[in-house]
Amino acid sequence: MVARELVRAGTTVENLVRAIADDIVSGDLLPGMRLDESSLALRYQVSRTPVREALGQLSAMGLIDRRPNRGAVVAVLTDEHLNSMFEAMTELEAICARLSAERMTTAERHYLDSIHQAAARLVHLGAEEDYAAHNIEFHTRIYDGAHNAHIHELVSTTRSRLAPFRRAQFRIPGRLAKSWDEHDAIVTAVLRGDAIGAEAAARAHVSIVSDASSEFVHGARRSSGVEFSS
Amino acid sequence: MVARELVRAGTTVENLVRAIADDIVSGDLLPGMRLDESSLALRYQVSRTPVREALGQLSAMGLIDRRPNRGAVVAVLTDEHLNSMFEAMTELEAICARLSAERMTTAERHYLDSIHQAAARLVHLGAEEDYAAHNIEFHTRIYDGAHNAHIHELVSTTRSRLAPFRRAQFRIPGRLAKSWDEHDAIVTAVLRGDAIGAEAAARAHVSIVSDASSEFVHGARRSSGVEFSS
DNA sequence: GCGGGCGAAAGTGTATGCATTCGGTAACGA
DNA sequence: TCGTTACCGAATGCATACACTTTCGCCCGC
Repeated sequence: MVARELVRAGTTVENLVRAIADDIVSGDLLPGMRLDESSLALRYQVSRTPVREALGQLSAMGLIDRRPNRGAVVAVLTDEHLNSMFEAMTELEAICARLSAERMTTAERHYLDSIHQAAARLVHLGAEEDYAAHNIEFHTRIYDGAHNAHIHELVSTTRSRLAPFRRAQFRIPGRLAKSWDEHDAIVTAVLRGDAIGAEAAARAHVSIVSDASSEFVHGARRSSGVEFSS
Repeated sequence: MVARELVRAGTTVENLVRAIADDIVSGDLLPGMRLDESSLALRYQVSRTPVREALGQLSAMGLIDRRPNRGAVVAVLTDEHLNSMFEAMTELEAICARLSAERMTTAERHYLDSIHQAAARLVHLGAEEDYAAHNIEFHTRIYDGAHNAHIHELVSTTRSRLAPFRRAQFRIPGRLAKSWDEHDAIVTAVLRGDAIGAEAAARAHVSIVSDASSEFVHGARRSSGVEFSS
């Protein structure tokens, strides 16, 4: 694996945290991979000190596991823990949808509806990459609409931690159209200010996503014992 | 402030994180206080390196704020963010209560009931310290009863971060009896397996606690600009 | 041939030192 | 007198060095 350049913004540690987190979330570093301090230091052209700090923070975030004197690995979750995270995700999404239905400003409602309607085209074209980007945007709008910074933080971090395990969700045939329909139910309820309906719709949506993802997990688990090397 | 000895378990950094977090949660370090690396290193008899790592992790946990090149302070929350955390707490407690009503084992239900009944005596005696300890135990039982590791984690960390702001909640006259009655409503619903009732009871309980605490916050905010010195 | 223990190598944990940045203060000019 | 700027002290940021723990390979004994 090749040396990488850190983005030039903020402190070295911050950049390292971002860089490594991105590599984990994006799938460059798979769950179970060893994270060797020296290799990381070499890869990012810094000393071990900031690398260690970054690993400590990533550990606090739950993205990696760190056992004393035995190094760090990208977090591997048990099926049980994974299910608990999906369940938590369901609850948090449901809360955000409910609060969004109650609290979104007119402008926010309009914007949510507009991106949702625009996404219909992506479904038609089968543009999976673009739809995935839209999907993130859509959910972010719901999180923002709840107007609660802490819940936003909880749902965002949970989402990041799940990211390595839900990557292939849109590869499932017909998923795009199904996802859009589910979004539609949420949007409709939110626009009507129907808190109960929005909560129920969000709950149904995430449940389905998590079912699809845990299928994926079991397929992917095989390829996760790989070694990280520089 | 006097030098302290770290508990001899795990790595230095872990112990530091625990120690500093405890000092923040317990109120020895007030929101807004400066956390000087050298002073902390001196106080715990270690070098600055583990101190820095600990501060990084505490920052990732949200217990402290760290601005590049300008040191760290115990996190000071805006009223808005504080409210969002209390609201999140309400939602999370409600979820745990609902899931506990559905999922607790018979043994767990019995145990919850037994500690709750035992606490009636503490109320009678006005034993505030002991009741506070019981209160933590009571809520922990509800979190555990939900049988969801991730939600447990979310609610625990949120609770820790709120701890500095809710310390005086039991100083309010008549609070013990009121708290016990509210717990009673939760226990009754949980024992009956009444998910909806448990959720509603938990929601009512936390709302009241948060109202009481935010009273306290505004009183305490005055004394938070203090300097930390060794 | 197999199991246990010893030793070396690799890798993590902590300390120290130097570079850099920030904040305050004092001096200078308007 | 007030505002600006340059300098200095102090504290943070990062790198390097050293100590300790773990692990794996190898040899010896059984």
